[in-house]
Amino acid sequence: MEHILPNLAKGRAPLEPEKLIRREPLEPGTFKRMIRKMGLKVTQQRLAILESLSAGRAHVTAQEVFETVNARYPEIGFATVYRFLRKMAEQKMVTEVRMGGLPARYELTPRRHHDHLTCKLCGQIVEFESPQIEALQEQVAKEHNFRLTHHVLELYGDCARCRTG
Amino acid sequence: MEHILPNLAKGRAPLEPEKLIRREPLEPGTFKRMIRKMGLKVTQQRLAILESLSAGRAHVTAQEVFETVNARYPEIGFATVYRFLRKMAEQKMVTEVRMGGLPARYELTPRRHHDHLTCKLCGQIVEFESPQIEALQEQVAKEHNFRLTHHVLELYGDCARCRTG
DNA sequence: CCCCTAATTGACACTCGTTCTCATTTATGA
DNA sequence: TCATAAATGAGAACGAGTGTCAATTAGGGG
Ligand SMILES: [Mn+2]
Ligand SMILES: [Mn+2]
Ligand SMILES: [Zn+2]
Ligand SMILES: [Zn+2]
Repeated sequence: MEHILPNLAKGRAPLEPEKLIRREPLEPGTFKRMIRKMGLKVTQQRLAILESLSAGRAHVTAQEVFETVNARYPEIGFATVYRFLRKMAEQKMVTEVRMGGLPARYELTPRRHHDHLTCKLCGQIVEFESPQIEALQEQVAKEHNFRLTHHVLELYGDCARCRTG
Repeated sequence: MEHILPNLAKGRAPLEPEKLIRREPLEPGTFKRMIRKMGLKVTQQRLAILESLSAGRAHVTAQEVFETVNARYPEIGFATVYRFLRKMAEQKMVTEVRMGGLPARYELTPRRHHDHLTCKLCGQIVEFESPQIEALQEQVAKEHNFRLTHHVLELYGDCARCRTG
């Protein structure tokens, strides 16, 4: 039984596409507003990147965004994708998710914070919220006189289907 | 006030060396036993790497290990350090700690599991244990029918000293 | 609506951490 | 002692991400 994570790193498709998390696509017009809110100019490239982030699966790599956008917009450069993703991450408009040494994955920052539970075998990502864990994190920080700014919590394991199948 | 993490990535020395976490050095002879337990051959290089990991500060990069070992053992190669660290990480003899996109840091796996609270400003790393958080993580995994194998929990913030001046 | 200008873009060279390759050396158990 | 598989060192290669720079473009002021 082979672990998928190293394969994902090499760009191979994940095994269970029907299980990939997707989001409701936003109505167009939202994108222009988002870009303007960041104090940036509205370009076709940026609109295409946002559209791709909004419509497709969550947790995509910069490469995947580039390929999606490139399909409809062949002259876009990948530096543009990286630059815009970085800028949006700085402004917390998108959230960077890193699993080990793998390429960063991005998702449009959801209204409610969540963390991730990832199956090492099939790559499936489950999102979860745990106010209790969040509260305990704050408590740990307070005990050490830190002002907490952010955290990374990633759980890894084997999902039910992979274990039994 | 400049953030140190990007600087650490470029090899600049951390600001508060007196605060770096160090461990008790192990008595020699332990190392040979550790290597044999992993089913590997005992070589001078591996002994030197283990000695460096055991004696110096915790949470070192492969680069730092290489430089330390290289000082006493100039003909050692880079690849040897990476290879051995990787093998030890696979066997959980060392633990890999990754902060964002920065180079991986390694520490000899301590008897008791802990997680990390890092100051974004001075790079100080505080280790903490929270059985409560660990238990809640298990519970989350169980709710989603995952068998938990490991997790990454890194807290980031500003330490008291950095905030006040 | 048209300019002007700063912002943005695309191509591609580059960095940097890490891994791979392969010819040579070495540890170890028979 | 020997045979052999494991380990090593040098350096090439890799892959994600960033920098450079000349060309293009968005969009506010006229
Ligand atoms: Mn998510
Ligand atoms: Mn530690
Ligand atoms: Zn699975
Ligand atoms: Zn600090």
